[in-house]
Amino acid sequence: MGAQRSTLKQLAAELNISVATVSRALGGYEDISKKTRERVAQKAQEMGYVPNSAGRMLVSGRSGFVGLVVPIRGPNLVDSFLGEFVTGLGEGLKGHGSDLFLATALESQSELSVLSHVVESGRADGVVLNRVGEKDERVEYLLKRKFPFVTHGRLLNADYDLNWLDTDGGAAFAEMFEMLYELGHRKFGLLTISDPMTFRHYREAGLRQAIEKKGDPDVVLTEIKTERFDTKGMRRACQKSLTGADRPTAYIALFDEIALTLMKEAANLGLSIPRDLSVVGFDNVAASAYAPPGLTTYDQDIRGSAKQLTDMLMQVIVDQPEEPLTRLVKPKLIRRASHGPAPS
Amino acid sequence: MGAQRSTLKQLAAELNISVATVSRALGGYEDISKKTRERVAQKAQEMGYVPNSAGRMLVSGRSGFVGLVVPIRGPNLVDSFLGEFVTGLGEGLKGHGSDLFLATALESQSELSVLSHVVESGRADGVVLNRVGEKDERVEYLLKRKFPFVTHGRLLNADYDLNWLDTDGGAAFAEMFEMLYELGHRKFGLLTISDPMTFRHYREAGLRQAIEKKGDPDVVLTEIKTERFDTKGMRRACQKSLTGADRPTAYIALFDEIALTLMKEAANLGLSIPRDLSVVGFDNVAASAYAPPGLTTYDQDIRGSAKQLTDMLMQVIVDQPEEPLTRLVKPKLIRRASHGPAPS
DNA sequence: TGCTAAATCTAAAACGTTTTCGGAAGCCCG
DNA sequence: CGGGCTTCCGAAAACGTTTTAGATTTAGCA
Repeated sequence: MGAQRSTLKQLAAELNISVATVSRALGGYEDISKKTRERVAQKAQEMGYVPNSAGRMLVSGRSGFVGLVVPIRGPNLVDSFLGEFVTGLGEGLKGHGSDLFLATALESQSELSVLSHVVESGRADGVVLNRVGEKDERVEYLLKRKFPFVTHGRLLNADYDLNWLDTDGGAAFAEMFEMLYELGHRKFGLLTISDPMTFRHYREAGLRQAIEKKGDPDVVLTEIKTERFDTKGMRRACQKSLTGADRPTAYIALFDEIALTLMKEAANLGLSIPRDLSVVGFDNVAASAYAPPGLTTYDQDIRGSAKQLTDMLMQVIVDQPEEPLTRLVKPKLIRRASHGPAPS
Repeated sequence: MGAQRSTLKQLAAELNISVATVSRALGGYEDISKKTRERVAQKAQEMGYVPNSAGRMLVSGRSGFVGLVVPIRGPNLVDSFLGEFVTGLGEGLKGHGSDLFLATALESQSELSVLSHVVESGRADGVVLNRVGEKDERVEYLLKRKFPFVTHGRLLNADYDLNWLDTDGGAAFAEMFEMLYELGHRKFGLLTISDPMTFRHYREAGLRQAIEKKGDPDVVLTEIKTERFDTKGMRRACQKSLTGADRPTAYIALFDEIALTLMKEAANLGLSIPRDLSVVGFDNVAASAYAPPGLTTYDQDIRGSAKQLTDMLMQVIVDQPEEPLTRLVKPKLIRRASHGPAPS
């Protein structure tokens, strides 16, 4: 197990002063003479002293960690969400002197049990939740436990005061509709999933409200719904819709992956995008720039959001604000070539 | 901040037995009567007792964490490497009762300083290194420090005994050459970068050795080299090569990102793949399936590798094996449509 | 019954920090 | 010279756990 780590005691022995003095000297307390402080700092540097975090944790009650529970998902990730997210969290936490602690929830275990273990063992001072569901047991637990946390994504009918940051998917979907409507589209297809994630709710609601508001009776919206990780089902559903009797002229996908699937199926069927149909997505995954003719989509700055989330969380941890902290960030339209005028 | 965490002392008080007994009972020691053990387990369950990790760390000297230092890289990730990697690590560690600790190195700080902080503070029992360079100061440090670690990727001329797992890029690149040679290609372009990462060395060496071995004087290999994160430079270099006097008929890219760039530039120039030229890559990023006509590439099971790395690391941590542990995993060829017979 | 051996439990130390409280100098002033 | 301030430092307790070494009880047996 390697060489010795130096401890306060060793430092104290070397300097012929007490442990307490060393500790306070390094802490920069005024009631240790400047001379001593410098002498200690010098020696600490020399011995490569780094405070042991276990000792520190024990007395301070703080771990210096922020937890993130990562569920093991399907076979392979299509996007770089997790990478971007943890990078942003790490970047943000660094500024606050904290670090990131990743707890993995295997498929067999509930995310809740992993989370509660993290909380009860005191290994984290706060946690970040993502992929919140419509009725999320993790949220209930943390609230009851009065443990600091922030969520990436809103809940549905939040009767409780939560600290959250979310992308304004509703606004984006409304904007997509407007854009496509202006281009003459009237028959819309909504490619979505059946999972009860809240982001689905908000995006769909934004779209429906925009349609409602427009009040044009010619507008029709058909919904094509599949299971989240059922790629085959997704492909079949796309095929079916594309070959259906009155195919939509514009498809709006809940996220890029579905849009990309549709584009591929359309190409297989000899349909040309955007001449025969338009497609728009959400997320701006890397592939959307490469899939011909280039998918028009929305970019939600995951890394920036994650960074902001850490700022919010640290605030919650240290000064427990009265008012809940909430932020709604606008995703950015990335115009590429998958949308165009409706075919006549 | 939140409700009480229960401690051994509280448990002991409730049960009217000593702290030591509670500890040993929960530890399942034989010298505590079965009856007491059950009584304690029952109560612990009831009170939701979870041992405080700081206390445990302090006495055991073990943190239960494995560290990974993640450098903040360029603007946005093109692939899901980090996500896959941490997922695999988390999955593997879970099986060993450890967790993952992500330390972020900002652009301003050296990765080494972050690493040494992790090591000296005792917050990790071992670390995983990735993206090893030809002469890697982190490796030197950890060796000198006798701290348990494993690397993802080999070093160059390893005079020291390291524990590593690597993908056999050399074999893959040799195989690519063979495949393209059989298809009639003689003029090859190697799209590569100038960074001193060891994976570059092995892949290039594999290719050159295969060419050497073939011994065909008609084979020519031109090298197109750019900086790692200089996307503009990469595009320019691709353009230049594609419009050059005697353009290669087959391009071999160090990794998919460069291959995808080339494919895009080729399309812009009206060149058809694989009719006019073949391209092959390495990594199998998500976009390579979507970029027309589908990039032929190699898949290195990142998640599986990461999982194996944790097994190796835990072995190093607990029984410090005499012989270094090394594993070379074969990447899998993903045949898509970007390669074909050489144009005549 | 009395002795030893086995079974079961506990006191105390240890891990490395931080912090509270008090004590020892040194100084100023009357 | 002694009292009262400062200024600086140290002893000790505390955080929650594990472990060692010993203490106590029970059982076994003559």
